Parts: sequence; structure tokens; C-alpha cells
Amino acid sequence: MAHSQARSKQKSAPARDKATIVDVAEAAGVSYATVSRVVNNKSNVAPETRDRVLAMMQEMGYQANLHARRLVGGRSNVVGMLVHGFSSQYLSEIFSGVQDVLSATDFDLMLYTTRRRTSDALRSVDMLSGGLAEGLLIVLPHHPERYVSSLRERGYPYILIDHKGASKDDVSVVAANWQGGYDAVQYLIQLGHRRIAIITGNMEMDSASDRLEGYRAALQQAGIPHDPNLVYLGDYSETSGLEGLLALLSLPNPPTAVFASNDMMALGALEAARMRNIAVPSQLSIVGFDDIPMASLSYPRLTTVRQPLAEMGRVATRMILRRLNWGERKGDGENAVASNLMMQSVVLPTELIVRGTAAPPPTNGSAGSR
Amino acid sequence: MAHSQARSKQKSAPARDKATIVDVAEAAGVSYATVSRVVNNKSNVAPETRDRVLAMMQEMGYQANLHARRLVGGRSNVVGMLVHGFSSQYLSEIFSGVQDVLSATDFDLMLYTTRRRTSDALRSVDMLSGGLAEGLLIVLPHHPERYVSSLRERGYPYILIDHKGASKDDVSVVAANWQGGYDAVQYLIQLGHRRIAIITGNMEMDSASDRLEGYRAALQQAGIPHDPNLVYLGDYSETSGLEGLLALLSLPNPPTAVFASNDMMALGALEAARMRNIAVPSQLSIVGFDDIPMASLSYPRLTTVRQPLAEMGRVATRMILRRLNWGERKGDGENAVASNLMMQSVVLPTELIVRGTAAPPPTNGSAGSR
DNA sequence: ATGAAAGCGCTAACAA
DNA sequence: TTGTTAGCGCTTTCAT
Repeated sequence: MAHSQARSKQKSAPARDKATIVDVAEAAGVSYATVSRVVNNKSNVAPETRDRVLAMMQEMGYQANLHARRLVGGRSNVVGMLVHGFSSQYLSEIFSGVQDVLSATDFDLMLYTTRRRTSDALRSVDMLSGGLAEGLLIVLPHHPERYVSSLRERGYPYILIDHKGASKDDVSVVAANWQGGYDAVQYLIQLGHRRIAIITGNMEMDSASDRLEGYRAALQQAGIPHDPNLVYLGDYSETSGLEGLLALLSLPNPPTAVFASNDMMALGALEAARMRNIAVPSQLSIVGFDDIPMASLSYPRLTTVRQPLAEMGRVATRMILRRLNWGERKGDGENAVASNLMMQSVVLPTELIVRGTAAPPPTNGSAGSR
Repeated sequence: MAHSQARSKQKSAPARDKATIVDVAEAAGVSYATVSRVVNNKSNVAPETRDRVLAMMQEMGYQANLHARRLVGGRSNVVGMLVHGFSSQYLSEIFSGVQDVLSATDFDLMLYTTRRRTSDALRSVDMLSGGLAEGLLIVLPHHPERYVSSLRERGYPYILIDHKGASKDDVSVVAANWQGGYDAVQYLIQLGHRRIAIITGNMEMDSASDRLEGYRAALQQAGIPHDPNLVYLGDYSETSGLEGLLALLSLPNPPTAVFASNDMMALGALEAARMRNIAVPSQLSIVGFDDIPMASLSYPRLTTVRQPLAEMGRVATRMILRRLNWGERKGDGENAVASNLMMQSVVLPTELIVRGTAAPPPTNGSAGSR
């Protein structure tokens, strides 16, 4: 095959054919090691040389080849985020926090969804650790343990979001789910409710069980006996909220208030109440969890427990960055202080947002059955 | 430096210390070129050898190093998606379509948001083309042209979503915005409305101007004179929808119907109507655009024009994949047919979704100014 | 069918 | 301060 030769090397055209470090070096009249030094901000380069090289890079539109860089042992400056679908606003919020932090760095974000390669989840995680991301933010609903254990084994850096890890080594960022559930229910109790139902999330998820525990604790502390009939097992979907309330409403002795473990289900419940012609909040109170944007757009606006989703994303991102020693990579490796200290899991506080879906119970005592 | 040697090479431990192609070769008793052949599904490998190597790979948990692969001239199997923030459900929908398609392939998705490196947008795109993504899906609100021209110059593959390109060379996937606007307004006219306002999107965006044109065309075709006062310049945000309707309502002769150029603004308008105690749809009709999930969760449920967001994502992804010659990479390079034919831009149809926010105008003729 | 060897573009010793 | 050089793990000729 006799092609080649007649292509690159017209240094005038601004970034024509993918300049390499060698091209720049040639053009600047230095060795390519020197260019590398400039690119990596090493200190031992004559200011004048540095300027000349910088100028050349600019002119040629030089872009370091990430793969070459990473191959030789450098970093890829990519953090991965492993999520399950992306439909919920919940994830968008977290994502936005992640991007907040990342955009201030030179890291890129690789997005992995778990729907794919479902046949073999474990292998897919193996691929991640062999792939281009240096570390992973994991926002997974079900059993992250299956994924995580493999990562842990290979010492691959990751941070769990909205899920407490199974192992002591896991670092996670979660909201105060127990407290949030407790606060929501306690608020309802304060309002005068005694028959308070809960529509739970998918119980495979820590958040769901923690919120349920909070619910129980609040009832117990108020001396209200626990009625298993008032616990509807949902799955965080709008549909399950709707169906849940419908089921609850057809109980012989229906609740006067419902704590939905997330906003989507609360919205579904709101819909169910409308279907049954039950006025919210006068006949039935509903409290959600999350405070997604949609929560303030419903009618009535949703009373809910705010979970600092974006902040969770931010905190987790900062943590993974620290884990990857970001900040020690620019300088000459000088201040390579050991910032890789043992990291603590973080629990961020929730906040009850009082809006329009909760009020004292109707005076006649129970929600209208019809 | 005398380290090394004493680490890998215990082939029993399943994937301990990052097996390389050489390790596998050794273990399988072949040269690493052969392993490479197996990995890449080349035809010229003895079935028996192939099996042995495959088994070894399995056992050692071998994962090809992406960077090495790409460096040597291969592909990265990464497609990028350039978006502006990720807060809107609108983007989530598109994204979900993209993932639909990608998950059936071995491509990964890199997400870039434009908030970052804002100081120099152009350079940031240069970085993209020098980075690991082989091609780009571009979902940008404002002036994609600035980004795109640079990509076009370097022959970097990209597909525009929800934005018609400026150049004839641009391939894009958009919804029938003009038609959608036309349909919405025509529906309102059919209902009996004559004073129909529009709250536009950000007019820098093609979708906004196309929808406005559709609005105008429908009015004109019905012989309804165009009243500039009924055109409120919004920006696709909920707030602008709210403020827009408020402004429209305080007109001396307010509209009886409003076409909001997207659902978020329609939701904002709904809110404004509530603030002013104007009943929707009996006193005022509202039609949105998009049909985001939230649209069917409002009360009343939003009548809107459905835009096949997820499908747009799917189509665009298939196109970029084709552009990257996906499918010709597995076999022996045999069927390397030229599928890189000129590609056509695609316009997907919209659909009017009739729900609860539009009805005939009040008989007294104008929306109640209290 | 398989092995040997030449790089891909870059970083990081090691020399000078 | 700068240049030289040895790989990183892999794909691909070119031999065999």
C-alpha cells in the first residue's frame, strides 16, 4: 500500500488533519517531550519555550489524544455515572448537581444505564472498570450490591448515591430518609390525623424501607397503633400511587391521610382522589417525598419532604473527584498531599415543604367513601 | 527500578490484577496476535484455538483496554451527546430514545453540557472532536451554528436534534413544528375561538419560530386578522408562561384561548389562570406543545401537541451510528458496503392530544377580567 | 492458521 | 532546561 506522506504537515491551515504532539514539536522546533511538558504544565520549561509551544499549539489546534494519554498510565479525566434509565425528574436533579461540580473541572461525564447488557450485569460492570471512566457515581435502585462488590474487589473508585452500601467500605451520599418519613408523618399527626396510610416505594431500596421505618416510628411515638392494612406496597411509580390510594380508599375504614414515599406516587394518589371525587386536602391529606419540580406544579401544590437531590449529586461528585486525587494532577505533583483519607458517608438533611395537600382531617372522622 | 514480575500470572484468581492480552495469550499458549484475532472475531482462527482462548479470557476476566484499542486506530465506540443542562423532561425523553438504541449496541454515551467552559464555546467543541466521542448528537437551544461550523469543517460526524442546521450539509431530526402549531391553533379555531394568543418559545430557536409560523398560518387561513398584541414572547420556561398569560389577560381585549409553545409554559399559564381565578377550560382554553409526562399529570390534564421526543432520539442515534459505519466493524470487514450514502434530514410528525384544557369559548365572548 | 514486529500518540524516567 | 528512549496494550501487516 503506497499512500501516506502527502497529507499533514502544512502548518498554516489551522487544525486541518489532526495535529499530533510531534507535529507541534516540529513546528516549534523542540522535542516532543518538551511539548508534553508544556501540555502538562510541568515547571521545568523555559518561559520563552513554553510560550512558543503554546502559540504553536493554538495555531495548529492541537488536541492531545486522550487514548494515548490514558494508555501510558495517565488519567482519562472521565467519571462515569451509572443510572437506571433517566426518565424520572429525580435523576435529572441529581445529574444537574453532578454537572455543576464537573463543569468546574476538566472532567467529562460518561453515562451508563443499566438497562443494557442486562443478560450479564456483572460483566457489564467489569467493562466499566476496564473502560474509560476512572471512577463511578452509582445511582441504582435495585441491589447495587451485585454491581458494587465486583468493583470493590478490584479497588475501583465509586460513590453510591441514594443507597447505603452493603459493606463498611462503601462510601455513600443519601438523604435523611428515616427522618424525612418521620417528619412527614409527625406533621400529619400534628394536624390531627390518626389514620395515616403509607404508600411505600420499592422495598428493595434503602430509601423505601427507611421512609417506612420513619413512618412507623412517628406513629409509635404518638401512640397510634400500627395498622398493616394502611401500608400499601408501591414501587415509586405514579401508577402504583394511584392504585395504592384506590386500594386504601376501599378499605372498610379508610385513612384520612396518606404519606406517599415519593412525589410521583403522591401525584398518582392525587389523581386517584380526583377520580373518586375526594377533595384534597379537605377530605384527604397527601404528603409526598422528593420535591421534584413537578411537585409545585400540581393542583393543589404538593406538600412534600424535600430531598436535596442536586446537592447529593454535588457532594458525591466532589467526593469521587477527591478519590481520584483531582487537583494534584496539574502542578508538578508537588502538593501531592494525601487527601485520600478515609472518606465518610454523608447523610444530607431533608426538609418538610408545606404546600397545599395536607390539612386537618375532616370533622366527621373519615374520608368519604364515595 | 526493580519491581514488576511478582504480580500477575496467577491464572486461577478470576480477574485479579487486570489481565492484558499478553497474559491471556500466555495462559492459552498462543501468541497475543491470535488472542487479538479471537477478540475481534477474525475468521482465520482454528475453531479449537478460538475456544481455548475464549475460555481463558472468560476465566481471567479479560477486558480489552479501550485506550490501547482506540490508539492503534480502532474506534472508541463512544458517541457524544451535547445538551444544554438536563433539567427539562424534554431532554430526558430524547435521552431515553438515544439510550434505547445505544443499549442494543456496544457504544457508550458521553454527555456534554454547554454550561461548561462557556468562556470559549468554540474551543470546547474542538475538544469534543479531539476527544473520545466518534460522533455527536447535538441538542442545543441557541445558535448551534457556532458549534457546528467548526465540526463541519473538520468533517466530524454529528446529527442535529430539534434544530435544523444552517447548512445544506447538516443532517437533522426535528418534529413537524410548523404543522404542530398549525394543528393546535386550527383546533382552537374549530372550537370557536377567534381571539387566540400565542406564548412563543425562545425565538432564537427554530422550533419556536416554526410554531409561531404555524400559528399565523392557521389564523390567516381562517381569515382571522393577526393581532400582534396576542403574541407574547416567551422563552420556554414555566415562568414565562405564567407571566405571559398574566400579561395577555390584562389586555383590554384578552384572548379566549392561548397556544403555549411548550408544555412548561402551558403549565405556567395554567397556574396564572388559577391565580386570576379563571376557569380552564370553560373560561379560557390552553394548548401546549411537547406532551412531556407532566402534561398528563396536571389538572386539568393538558391538551397538547405531542412531539415524538424519544423517537427523535432514536432516529438520530440510528443515523449517527450509520454515519459511524456501525455494523461493518464486527465481521471481517467483508460487508463493508458503502452505507455512508448521503443522509437525509428527518421531520417526524406531531400529533394533537386532546385532553382537558381546551373547550369552546365562553358564550359572553371574552375571558372574564374578573 | 499462527507468529513476529512495527507502530498508534503520549508520559516519564534517564541523560546530557 | 531540553532531548532521547522505553514502553502503555493493542491492531495489523508481513512472514511463515
